[in-house]
Amino acid sequence: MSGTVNKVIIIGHLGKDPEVTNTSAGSKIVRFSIATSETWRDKASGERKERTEWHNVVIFNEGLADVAERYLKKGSKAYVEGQLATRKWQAQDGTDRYSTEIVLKTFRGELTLLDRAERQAPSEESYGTTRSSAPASTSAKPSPVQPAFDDDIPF
Amino acid sequence: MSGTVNKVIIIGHLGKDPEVTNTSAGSKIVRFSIATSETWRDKASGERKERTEWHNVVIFNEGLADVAERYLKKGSKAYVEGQLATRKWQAQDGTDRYSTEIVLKTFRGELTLLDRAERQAPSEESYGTTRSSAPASTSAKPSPVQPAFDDDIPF
Amino acid sequence: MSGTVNKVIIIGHLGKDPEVTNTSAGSKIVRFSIATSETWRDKASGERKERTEWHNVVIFNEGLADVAERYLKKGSKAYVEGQLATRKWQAQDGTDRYSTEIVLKTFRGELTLLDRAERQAPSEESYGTTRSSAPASTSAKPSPVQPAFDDDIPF
Amino acid sequence: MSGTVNKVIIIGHLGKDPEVTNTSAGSKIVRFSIATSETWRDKASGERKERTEWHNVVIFNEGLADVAERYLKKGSKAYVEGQLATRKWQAQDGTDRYSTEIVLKTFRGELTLLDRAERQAPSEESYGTTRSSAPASTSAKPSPVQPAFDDDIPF
DNA sequence: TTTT
DNA sequence: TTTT
Repeated sequence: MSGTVNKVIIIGHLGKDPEVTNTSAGSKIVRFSIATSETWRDKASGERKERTEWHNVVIFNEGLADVAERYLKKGSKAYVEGQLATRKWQAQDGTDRYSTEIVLKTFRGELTLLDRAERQAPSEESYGTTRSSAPASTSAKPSPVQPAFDDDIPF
Repeated sequence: MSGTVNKVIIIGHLGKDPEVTNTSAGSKIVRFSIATSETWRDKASGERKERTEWHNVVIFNEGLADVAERYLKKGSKAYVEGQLATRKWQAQDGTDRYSTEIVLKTFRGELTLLDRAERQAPSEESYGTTRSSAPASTSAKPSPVQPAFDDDIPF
Repeated sequence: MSGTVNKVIIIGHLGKDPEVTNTSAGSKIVRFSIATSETWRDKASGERKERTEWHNVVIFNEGLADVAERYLKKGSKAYVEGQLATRKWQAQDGTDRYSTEIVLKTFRGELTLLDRAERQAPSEESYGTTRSSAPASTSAKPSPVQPAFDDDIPF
Repeated sequence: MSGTVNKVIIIGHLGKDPEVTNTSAGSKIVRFSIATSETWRDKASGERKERTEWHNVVIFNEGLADVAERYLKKGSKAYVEGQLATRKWQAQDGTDRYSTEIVLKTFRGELTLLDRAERQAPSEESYGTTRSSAPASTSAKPSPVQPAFDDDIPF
């Protein structure tokens, strides 16, 4: 069918760290779920209500898969632009199931980290605190151990 | 969650006429499915491929439900802007199923008919005419015979 | 600045045929203006009002420039997705002027023709009519005379 | 013209605090400019380049004007969805000038603050504390001094 | 599962 | 004028 458009724009927060799959063909696929929510005040009760919606994102676009792997993590706020695709799969009982995903294909889609760059070392945090389990750094994913990425950071 | 966005933009064609449900509460809900498609040439075989994606649209927005009911029909090309919502339902075997829909809520969403105004069967009218003064009708769907809708036509 | 988005989505009609510029560097730039409009009923007078907005589109993206050149013409309905850019230029009196355009850069943006494929030869039209100046064919741009485009048609 | 769409989506940072105008008719108009930018590496020189684009936003939508006035300030990161409008104005020399703006009309458009809730000056508070109970305040701009806004915060 |  |  000619002349159609299939576009989704989501701004939300990741529920967990992204999952990275390296295919046998040598490409990388990154998946994560991202939440949006709406709040409103119930007319009758006057209570504040909230509804959270979860969206499954699948990234085939190589460049964006790299970005996702490197910079997104649980809690990250991100802009995701992709297309809707409903995938059929088989449940264990043999029945067909359908899952709708937001897909970022090769050469298509956008992904932008919306968290503000974390300002340097939050050195104050550790002053006299125990916080034993806490990471010394809350900086973005590229850890000191995995130092690199001297190349372009796309956001 | 604050600061989130959940937006879908679809341009496609309706697979069937819309289904209209009048609720006991006096409101109207309109549903239809709309297809988008992509075509590409397969690298290996060189064949042209096509994949069609179907999207379920549910309109709660009253004004847009009216528009959908009046002007959309099987084959109509439309612009739909709404939000993603995944609804849980029970299959006959008692298991949970999920369906993702594009929802146009009250005061939210957009719906625009993209078909050109149909020059209603202009063929008969013009036989032998000079058409000097203009076509008998370039009006949208509400034909002269079914004069109706003297109010705002929202597209 | 990191984490920004600059996106425009227009559906409208071209005011004139696109203008094509072939640069000395061998690339092609296509420009056109496209109109959107809003109609509303004036509260006071009850009159129907309309406001038309014109948008200047500039296509640097090669593939989309080809599409525009081949398939768009005056009156075409199109979906355009690009980014805003404000360009400074010099008026004849030497003062600075600014013009905001919708730009489709290399590898960015989308362009989709929304006119329905015109149904073959509108043979009826010519029955006994004079319409001397009228084109015999209202078919899309690739005329029979300029036969081909055996390659991919991207919509 | 029927069936048109005029939509702009911007995510960027405000260059200054918004300007609020109270009209004689009792309505409020809020204006601000918001920057988006692109960075790329120049192929020839290998240098990193950046281009910043400034967009003028005008909010007539009352609810969103309130949000802008209350919560946006210089440096804020925001999602803005509106429509393009080119306004004509007279320069001092009497010549016509044009300015393109992103307009959020009554009942139209969206505005979402994307900054994470600021854990207001957490530094002083946490010195030597266990932070057991949580930050004293996670509220946005409305400071404790100006306690107000017991109503809905729309993001 | 996120976030507020 | 923002931001990185």
